[in-house]
Amino acid sequence: MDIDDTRRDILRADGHLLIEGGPGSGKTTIALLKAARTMENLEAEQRVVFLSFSRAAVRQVSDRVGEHLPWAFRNRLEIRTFHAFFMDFVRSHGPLLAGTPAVFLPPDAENPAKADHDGDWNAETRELARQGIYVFDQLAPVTATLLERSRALRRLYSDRYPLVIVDEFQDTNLDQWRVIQALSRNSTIICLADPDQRIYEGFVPGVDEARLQQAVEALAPKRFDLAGDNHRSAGSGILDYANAVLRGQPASPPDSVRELRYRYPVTPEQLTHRAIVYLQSHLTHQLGRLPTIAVLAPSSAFVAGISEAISADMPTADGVLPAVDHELVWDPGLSAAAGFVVASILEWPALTRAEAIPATLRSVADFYRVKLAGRDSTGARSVITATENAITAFMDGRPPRTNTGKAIIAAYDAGLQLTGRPVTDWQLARARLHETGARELEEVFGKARLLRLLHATDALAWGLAGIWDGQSSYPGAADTVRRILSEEMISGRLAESHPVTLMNMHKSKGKEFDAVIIVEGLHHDRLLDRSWDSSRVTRNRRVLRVAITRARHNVLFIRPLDAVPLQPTNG
DNA sequence: CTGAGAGTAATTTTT
DNA sequence: TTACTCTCAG
Repeated sequence: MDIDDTRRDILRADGHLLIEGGPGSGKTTIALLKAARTMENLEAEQRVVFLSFSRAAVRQVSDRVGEHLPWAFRNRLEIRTFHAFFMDFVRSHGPLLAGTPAVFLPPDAENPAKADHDGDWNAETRELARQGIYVFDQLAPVTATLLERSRALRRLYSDRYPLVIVDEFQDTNLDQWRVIQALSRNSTIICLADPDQRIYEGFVPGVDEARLQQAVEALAPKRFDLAGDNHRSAGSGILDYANAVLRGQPASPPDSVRELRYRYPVTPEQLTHRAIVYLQSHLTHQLGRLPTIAVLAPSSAFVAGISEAISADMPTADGVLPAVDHELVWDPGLSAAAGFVVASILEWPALTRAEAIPATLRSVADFYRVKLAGRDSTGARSVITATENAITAFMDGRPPRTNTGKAIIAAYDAGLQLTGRPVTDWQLARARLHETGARELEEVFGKARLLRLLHATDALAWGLAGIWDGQSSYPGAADTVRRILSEEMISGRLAESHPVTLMNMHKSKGKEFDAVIIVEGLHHDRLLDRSWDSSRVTRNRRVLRVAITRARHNVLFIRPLDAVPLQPTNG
């Protein structure tokens, strides 16, 4: 990278810095160079800490350290997620407030507790924190409180970390900001920010559009703007186009940006499938290597549907489009919960009626607890209570009143003949959910199908084969499946980057690809909609800009025929 | 308490 | 289109 005047000034500057710049402007790079410059003057035990939001971002930055930091300085830079940093802090110092060793309640422990809790869950988590039990969302506020109250802790941490770099500063929440402010009294803070990438504002609690202004007032930083620079897609016109979309200004899309429209009976999934195959061959030819392609859509559910569709060969008028091997970035929590229901059915032949039916009903209730944790829904809540009632009724020898309870009992009583071939038996057990006709179980059935996307099928088959009792059942299937899925969910996260990746648009922030396909749905998953109010339009335009600017070479929109134009056309 | 039927909105989250 | 919430009769 060229060291221009702005960058030279950044490297020379003392005190707090606020560095603003758009996608691909090189904020991370200059921050790493600045870190290297600072390290020359550090004591042996001192470190620079680079704080980011996600593990993906941490990895992205770690991958680039080698280019910008001399070997001798590598272990002087700690690249951490906010949560990892706060967790270590609370583990060490939380006992000062609570008086007992810290206990952490991870999300899979928090979710069921939250689902069963009546009342204000946030108040409950604060109360738990006072007792030394911390859910993840309490780590930042507890760290902030400790640092604000203890001059000694501030000294200790600033002594260790004289320089703190904060990535994506515009999206910091109130508690993260409190921590940064406390550290800023004795440490130097570098904020990296792009105000136009505030995509969490408005729905993530504590994220505030005033944050940059607050930083300006509280830290009095030297400000730098890399706005005009673009190292990701230089010369392609993609950044200019994305900025026009952001502001709803007229612009003719450059050649690198194309749009395809679909219309019944063609589905967006089919058109996406075609587009991936086309772009892959086009870019392989043009770049002389296998390109990376991202498929981005507004919601995870829509993305999962696209994944489903492109996983199969698709017959077309001019031949068969082959299935596309791809990676799906998606939270498998609900599918895993559905898998536990299937696993509990695999245990049926080895269990008595009195054991099997409550166990399966409990796993169904747990499925809806996971679902409830994602978004508070009265529907899920009522299914949980109804299913719990069914369990109680069954145990008391009364017939359950819910369809779910009746359906599970009928399915059990119909008998289940398993074969010892895990894949077949998994299908058989899963089909039981479908055959009952109960709507609540149909949903479990559908979500269990998505487990295929975890690429856990082989591991599951292998694990189940190991516990087949040789005759009729898979004793302990629920525990085995639980263990395998948790292993797969962890190892799957760290997978190498794949040539084709599907994710929702929010998750694409901080990543880059050769080409990006942005898909819009028909009735939901709209990119823009005339019925939206202006704040929602603004938010969606910001997300769109993030999605568009992920591309180095090509952007392809797939939109319904009646889609709202992204910006007024030019000429 | 449950499930059917009517009416309505449809998204986004880290660890 | 589909999924969710609300109301009401049984």
